[in-house]
Amino acid sequence: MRLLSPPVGLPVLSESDLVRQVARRLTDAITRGDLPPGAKVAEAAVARELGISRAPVREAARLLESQGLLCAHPRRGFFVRELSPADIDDLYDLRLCIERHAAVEAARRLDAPARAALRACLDDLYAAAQRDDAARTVEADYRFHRKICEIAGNGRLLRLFDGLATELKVVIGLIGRLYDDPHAIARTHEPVLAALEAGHAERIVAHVDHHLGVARREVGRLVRALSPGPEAP
Amino acid sequence: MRLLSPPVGLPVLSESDLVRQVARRLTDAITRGDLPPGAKVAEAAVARELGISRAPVREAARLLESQGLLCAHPRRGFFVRELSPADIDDLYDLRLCIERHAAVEAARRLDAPARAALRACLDDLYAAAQRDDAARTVEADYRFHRKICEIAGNGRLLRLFDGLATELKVVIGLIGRLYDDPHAIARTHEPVLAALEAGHAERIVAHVDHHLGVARREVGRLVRALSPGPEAP
DNA sequence: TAAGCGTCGATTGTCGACAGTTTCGGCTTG
DNA sequence: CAAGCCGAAACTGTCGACAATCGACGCTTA
Repeated sequence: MRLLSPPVGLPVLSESDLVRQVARRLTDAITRGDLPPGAKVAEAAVARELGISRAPVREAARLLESQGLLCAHPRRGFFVRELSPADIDDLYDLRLCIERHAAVEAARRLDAPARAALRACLDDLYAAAQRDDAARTVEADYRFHRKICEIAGNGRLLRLFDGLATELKVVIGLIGRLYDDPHAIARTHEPVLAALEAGHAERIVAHVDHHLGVARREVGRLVRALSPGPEAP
Repeated sequence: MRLLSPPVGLPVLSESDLVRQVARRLTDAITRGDLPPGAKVAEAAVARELGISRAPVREAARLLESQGLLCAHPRRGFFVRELSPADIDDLYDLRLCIERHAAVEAARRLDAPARAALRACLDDLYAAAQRDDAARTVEADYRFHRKICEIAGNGRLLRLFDGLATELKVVIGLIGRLYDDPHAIARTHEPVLAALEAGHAERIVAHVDHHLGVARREVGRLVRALSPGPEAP
């Protein structure tokens, strides 16, 4: 099995905050695609693999359930949440909603270090695209958007973004790649940063809308190409 | 103690979906104010009161932890999350963010039944204000806003709204009342509905902004009046 | 008297166990 | 040959138990 990879060595789990550690292992396995949508998360198997009892596993699963990553069917167990095309639409809709807000707010608070941080994120993005490293490209993309939310200064908004990003990573991991041209992804971020620095609210919203709209269409297209048909949970 | 009220009769809990039931009892107790912010949620005590073992209680607590209602301190237990004035600001900021979005989207999908439903919510609100029933007024207020999110048609956005509303109910319950004039609360919703029916996006956003801005300032004022000073978690 | 320290009770974190249910495979039967 | 039934294995939901840890109380001491 070996789905829940330990960092590297043989020792499986340390002692403190077991539940949190299990939750992280599970989310990693899900975003990595080792636990694909719809897969059953058997508590006993997870517990055995990690060398612990089932109680902490169940608690971790509850954490992920509230987060929307897992879905509990009574008497049947936990399953990795399946995302229908409509779900993905909702996800991107919500993401648009909060990133617009975050971007406008971030522009109001944009100082020199914040600007530099954003620039650094973009540089990472370019570098990853240059190296044709799909995983790192997605990660750098995510970092850029996350940084905007961070600068916006609303901790709850940031947590929300992280949650959405985790769910989106599942589908992105599923389709394997985000764009055909890895460089295009980097370039499409430039107008967003430019608008942020300009500080003009309407232009910010317009560029965020456009940028996310492109991503949404792209992901939607790829997902629809992959999914065989409409599935009802 | 009797903090976790059973609906009415003596039988404490039925058998199925115990975790979900415990979670609901706990959220009810929190929003009702029986478990005030900062209160310790002792698993053993809850389990004893409900006549069950600690395992389901812990799982329910994990659900509420991801929801932001509880806060887990390792080796110390679960505590009802405390909201600083800054937290409340963040909460209202986020609420503004999603309700703007929801309102614009709802306007695009506003058909006859949706319009009627919103009107009905407002009538309930007037009725509750008329009767000077603070709890019902808050509930009707919440229903109106929730209906907008419902009409918007994004299930995830609706869940998010529910989560925010639950957290806000805690502070609202804490301050006891929302407005000095219970009728004013009803009247301030009219322009929002009017803007929705007009379908003009900018006017919708403007009215939502104004409506929520008023609520936010009011709640902020009352909370600041109650809280002794800045508290760092 | 106030501060520091040690002990005791209470609570948490984790475990193994048990009953009830679901699921999977094979077998029977039309 | 397909469909349905039956039994066993595996799994879930819940429980009680035990060790480790935390907080509080009281005692000692400067």
